[in-house]
Amino acid sequence: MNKTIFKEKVYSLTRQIPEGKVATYGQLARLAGSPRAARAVGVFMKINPDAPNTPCHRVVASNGNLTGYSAGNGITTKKKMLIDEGVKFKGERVNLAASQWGK
DNA sequence: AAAATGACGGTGT
DNA sequence: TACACCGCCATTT
Repeated sequence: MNKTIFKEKVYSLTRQIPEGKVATYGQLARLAGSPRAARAVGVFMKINPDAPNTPCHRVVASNGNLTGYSAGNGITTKKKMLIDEGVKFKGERVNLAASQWGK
């Protein structure tokens, strides 16, 4: 129940991330109501029941490092996809200073 | 009900 | 900057 809204909230927020922008797990967790539930958020992304509707690839770690993603070539594909959307990268990491959502 | 799992975050070295 | 350790939360088995 109460926990369920958190989950839905996370998915909802993920869907609201605009192209060219990325959000961190901790950020989504914070917006969902639990600033420390970044870990749980990661689990939700892994489950990702709404994959085609939930751009989980726009969610990165707080330090901008690309984690997870088990599609295509993994992080490589994810990175490429983000770059294609306009997200700025710094080597293997996202330039959060310029592409973090809501910032 | 308890234990294990995981696509994290922060701090220290 | 890179690596290691601990702490956090929600879900599933």
